[in-house]
Amino acid sequence: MAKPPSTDFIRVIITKDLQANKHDGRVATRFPPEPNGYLHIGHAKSICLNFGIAADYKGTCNLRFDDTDPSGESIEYVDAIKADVRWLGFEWNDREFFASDYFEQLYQYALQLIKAGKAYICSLSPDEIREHRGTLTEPGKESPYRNRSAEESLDLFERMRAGEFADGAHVLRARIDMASPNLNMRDPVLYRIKKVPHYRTGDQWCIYPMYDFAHCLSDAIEGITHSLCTLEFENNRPLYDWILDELKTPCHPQQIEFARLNLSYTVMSKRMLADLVGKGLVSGWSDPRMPTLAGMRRRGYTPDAIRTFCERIGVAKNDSVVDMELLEHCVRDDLNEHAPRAMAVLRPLKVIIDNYPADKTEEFDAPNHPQDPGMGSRKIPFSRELYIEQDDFLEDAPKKFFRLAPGREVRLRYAYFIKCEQVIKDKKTGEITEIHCTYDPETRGGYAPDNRKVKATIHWVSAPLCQEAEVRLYDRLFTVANPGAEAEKAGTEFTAFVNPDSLETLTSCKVEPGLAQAAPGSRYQFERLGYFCVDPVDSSEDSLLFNRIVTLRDTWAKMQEKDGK
RNA sequence: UGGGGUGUCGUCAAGUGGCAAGACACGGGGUUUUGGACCCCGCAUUCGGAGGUUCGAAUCCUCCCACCCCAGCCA
Repeated sequence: MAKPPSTDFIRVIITKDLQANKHDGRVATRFPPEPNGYLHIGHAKSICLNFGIAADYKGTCNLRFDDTDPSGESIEYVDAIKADVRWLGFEWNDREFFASDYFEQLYQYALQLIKAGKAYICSLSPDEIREHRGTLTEPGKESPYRNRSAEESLDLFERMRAGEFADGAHVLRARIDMASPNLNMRDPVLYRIKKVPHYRTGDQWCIYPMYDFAHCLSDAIEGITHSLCTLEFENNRPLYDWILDELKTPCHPQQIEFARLNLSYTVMSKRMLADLVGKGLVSGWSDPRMPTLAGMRRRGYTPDAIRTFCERIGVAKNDSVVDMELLEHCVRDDLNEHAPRAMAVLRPLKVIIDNYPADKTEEFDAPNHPQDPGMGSRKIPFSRELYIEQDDFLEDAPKKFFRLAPGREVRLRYAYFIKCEQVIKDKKTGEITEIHCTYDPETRGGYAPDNRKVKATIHWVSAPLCQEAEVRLYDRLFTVANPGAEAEKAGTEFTAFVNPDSLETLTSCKVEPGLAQAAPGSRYQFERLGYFCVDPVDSSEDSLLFNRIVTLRDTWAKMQEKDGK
């Protein structure tokens, strides 16, 4: 009910800042994606953190597109990112910003830096700059252009902007310290020439600010109080602070770093995700197996479950890999409460009730949720011929197998007790083609008047009165928990660990007739099987298609697995 | 062989000198018309290691070890 307040180290810092009246009682965060790719569950962690903090402290959270490198950025990504953030459940109202809107202001800031002697135009080639940078253990060498006069740098910078030079001819560099043990402080590049049109500013600019210059100033311009980013930017913090200090901006946001999210059995890097898409190992960025928000949405994951997950994993500075099972737990937990139940047979086995009249049908009332009567009920047709799950019948059943077997009785959920009398096999293949049973008319509704018990209740569907459907069964994308690390160890491509069984398509599934009207995107629990979602893309009026979101916990499968080992 | 970080249960993660929260996973039991859900119970004498300070240390000090990040005109 009342969830305990989050007390991660960032909130502790913010609470202290508030007590000290550090930003006159204001809390302002931002989520700053670069519009050059899709958002994934790792971004969701950052989104929940930034928007969550804003909500907790009655502050604000800006959505800012960090679009300072036009190559690869596009409005399509902007739109996709906005859709994803909204879907996750966050609203930024009019606080939508673009670093590209600050280009002129940033340029003016750069001018100030040059005038103050804190930045200069360097005309070394990229290779030369790298050579001058030194190494991790040796200091760098100063650029021969380092002492260029402010006037000359100003002139060159203006001409860079005017397009007089080719890409790479000059860059603007901060004048800091070529001997700094922090390589980011060895006169970092602040602006580069890139004669590439920008998706928002067109050909207005041919010089673009680097991340380190644009990000801190964008934060300052927006009055951000706490600038949250991932651990790999820790080394950039001194530069973040240097720029803001040198430019005496009216506001100096505090950069705080936290560990990015890693999830077992998947990958999170943009490069690897792009590889999966590029090599056709998945159908695209929104393939239901992808850890992208678009993929999870299509798979049927709920925004609620993802938000809960982001809360549960916490925020800290440890490099960590969160168990995929926790995400699945959050999904099940949400769906268990909210998804209506339905019966579906994925791998049908024909059952004939010999003592049930061939021309008879009747209807059983089935609650849509066994624990929540408020969700109502629906009618399910019953007839002489049914389908049950192949897994629910075993000819030579061990004692621990509770389901149907020759001579054994089980309950058909909400219907009757049936007893297996005969197994019919294909004479050539030996494959079981159908089984014959008898039913006990006294057990209507699934209760035996003599109070006798059955060990199992199985799901079923009427053979003549059911709906055909296709079902896509998804499983973890990789066979190993940490594909990146595993590949490095083995000296192979991470794609070598893609799970060949991550997608299984079942085409002749039988689902209860009411599901014919299921709306795209709607989610159900198929009893005893898992949670499924009507595919919002490929499902249509004449071909019903379900994605498996996640299985139910399956202790029977677990027992078998253990026995097998 | 520089600098910046991090090391607490299988996995996340609280804890900030007073005697190891919680969650997932796992194991056991109850209940059950989903081998589901739900409900109990169990699960780190120990906090990367070794010393030291202290009545008392995961928390303080010293040394050591492991892992991550940084040498893009990417973010």
